Amino acid sequence: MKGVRLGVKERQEREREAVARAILDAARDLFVAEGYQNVSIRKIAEKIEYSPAAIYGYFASKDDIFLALAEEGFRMLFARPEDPSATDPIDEIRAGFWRFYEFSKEHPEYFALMFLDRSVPRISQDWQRFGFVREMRRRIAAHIQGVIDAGLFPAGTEADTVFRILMASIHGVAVLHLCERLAPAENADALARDTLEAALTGLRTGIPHTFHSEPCE
Amino acid sequence: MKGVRLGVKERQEREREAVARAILDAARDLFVAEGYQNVSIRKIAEKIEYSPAAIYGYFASKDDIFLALAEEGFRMLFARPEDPSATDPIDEIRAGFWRFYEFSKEHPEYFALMFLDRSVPRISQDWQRFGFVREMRRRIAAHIQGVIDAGLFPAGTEADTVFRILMASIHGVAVLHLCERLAPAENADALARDTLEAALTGLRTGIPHTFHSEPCE
DNA sequence: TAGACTACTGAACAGTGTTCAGTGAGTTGT
DNA sequence: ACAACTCACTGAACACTGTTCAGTAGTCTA
Repeated sequence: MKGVRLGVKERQEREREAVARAILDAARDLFVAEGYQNVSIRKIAEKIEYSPAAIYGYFASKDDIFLALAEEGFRMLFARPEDPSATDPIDEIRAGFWRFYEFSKEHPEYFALMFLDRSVPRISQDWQRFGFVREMRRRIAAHIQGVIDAGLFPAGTEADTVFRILMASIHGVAVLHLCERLAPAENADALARDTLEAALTGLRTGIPHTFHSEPCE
Repeated sequence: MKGVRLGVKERQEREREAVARAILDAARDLFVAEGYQNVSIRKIAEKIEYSPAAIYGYFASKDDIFLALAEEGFRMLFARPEDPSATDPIDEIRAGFWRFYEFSKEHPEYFALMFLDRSVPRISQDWQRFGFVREMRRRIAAHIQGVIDAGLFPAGTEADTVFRILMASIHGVAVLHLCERLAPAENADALARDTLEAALTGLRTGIPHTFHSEPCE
């Protein structure tokens, strides 16, 4: 019967998806607990009680699994709730980049995978391909543009430049902290605050002949 | 004969040192060409025409080899010639951090090992122990202090805070570039310049209630 | 010349990502 | 109901990895 056949196919597809999900869940648990380097296909397989080879029926390689986890990370990052306490539009920008910094502390393994890892080359190449990443960046740039239009940055300032500078600044602190390149006594939060503040102040004061970096993509 | 015995010991020590040097040279060549992840003890051994096990007579672990290379990297970074073209003391600071950025481009593998790698935990823990690193940081902080004393930064600004903020800012750009998290069209140099400039301008303008991060170490 | 010291090797261990022939259960067509 | 087919899954293997260790060969000492 046709109806039965279709039902079977659908069920099989659901089962496939469930197993794929289980692989990702197991991978994520191990990876959050022990870091990317210490997750092996065999450990994932053991956790889901399959043979290691079975995983390759669902993901072409270990890198593919971590590419999927990186996407998950980007969704987490962007799903963070907007802080409604910010009334000043500059405060909103500040809060946005501060959330980025906090994400790096709350989910260091995700952050490393998304922004640091070089052993999964496809992440560096593909992360801009996640549509929602580009969309999010556009939204932030649009917000910044609004703030520029409101006259809170010197005339002629480019929204994309502002975005990149703030991103680079806060990213620097996050990485220094994550990679433990700060002395134990150094207060990472204070540094993050100060660095963000310095960049914001500098941008609002105006950088000497502001640069025209090429537009994104 | 005592004289002979000592001569032999000295020669043996020289030979030991020569082999250790050969190991480091081979490791560095491979590592610069192919990255840390792709250097194996067996490849190093093959390059120096020894058996893999022989290396363990000279270095306790692969990490130890890369700790030594990281030290080499710090020496390279600090050995960069001062740019005498800078007359303005602020220019000197700018030039110093710009050199740091250039180092990240010229020696990406060293940079990654020194400031990014988390798979050689001892580097994160030990890099502050290299005496000359601390010494260098002290010298830079002292120079910044001089600039503060000359009234080029707002009164009450802490030299160490200035150092950390500039470091974090330029470090952020370097990492974004190195980890290929910039779109291909994005101009990393321009971003580095702008980010550094924004931080410097922000610092000179004065950050709202400047932070008192704990002193280093 | 016998003994000690040390530098080095080959083989092994336990781990890694990945591939592939083969098995067996479930679904399909007759 | 039975044969045919499909497809998920496994076990074993391959070529790697870092590291250890018993054993050997060669030099130096007494």
